[in-house]
Amino acid sequence: MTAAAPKYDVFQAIADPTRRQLLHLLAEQELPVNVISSNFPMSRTAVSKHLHVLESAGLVTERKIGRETRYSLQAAPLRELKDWVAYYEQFWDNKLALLKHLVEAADGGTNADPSQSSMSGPLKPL
Amino acid sequence: MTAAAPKYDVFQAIADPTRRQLLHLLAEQELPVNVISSNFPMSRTAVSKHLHVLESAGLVTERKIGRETRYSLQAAPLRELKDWVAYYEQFWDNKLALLKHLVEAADGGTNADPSQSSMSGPLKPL
DNA sequence: TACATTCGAAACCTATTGGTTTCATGAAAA
DNA sequence: TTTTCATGAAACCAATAGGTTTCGAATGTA
Repeated sequence: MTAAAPKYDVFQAIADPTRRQLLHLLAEQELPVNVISSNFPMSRTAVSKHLHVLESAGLVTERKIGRETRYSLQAAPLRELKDWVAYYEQFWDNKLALLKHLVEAADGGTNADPSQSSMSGPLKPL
Repeated sequence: MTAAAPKYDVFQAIADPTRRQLLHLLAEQELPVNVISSNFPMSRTAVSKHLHVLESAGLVTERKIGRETRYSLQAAPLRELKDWVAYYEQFWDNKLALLKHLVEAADGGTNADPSQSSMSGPLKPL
């Protein structure tokens, strides 16, 4: 009764380059299937399948207008992706990494002296 | 001679939940294969394959220490992901979307009157 | 009404993916 | 020097992914 079981999650949905192109195309405007598929070097059916995958992940919605089905972008689920990658930002952004180390040092951790820190970061004892 | 052909890109690499867990685990510290695989309900070989996929995408690096191979996170390639998703942020963030429309309207586009705009946004003529 | 358009569903095919088990090898330890 | 440990490589397998073609059902149009 609620949302249909999301067979595909956002990570899977964007893994395919064709599907990323689809999102890019639909970002501009709502489009019917035949117009969409005319932009790709594969059959309409194949494109339609990709659209269904995106829909399953909540990234597009369809709406029927006469005999055509128009798809449009729903970007909100990409927020999950943004949040996911945000966590890892500290590992490539030096400023964030430094801040994190300071916070951890002040948090009660021993080894608060950063003088021995190397690029590989604080390595817990194995 | 340069970097090995990246058979897997970042989007594919993070599509698998096991591989995302691997990244999370390696974020903390560098770890050898057997310790890594002990955290997963599958064979060491399977985990090793996932690690190779991540390595192919540049997300981890391996280094041999004695008879063990230690893996560590390389977060930088995730920047591509961040940039990709940043583009779509305007489509779920109302403030950004409004700003974009204003910029486009001032840019020389006709139809600068937003009075007829609906939630579906400016639909170019099909 | 007859015809063309738009699309979904189904059946099918092949390559890839994600997993397994087995075996060989190099390093550490007894 | 045996033996044990950590690992990679190879062969294999089942399920899935990504594509195709064919067919039928609605909808719009002549």
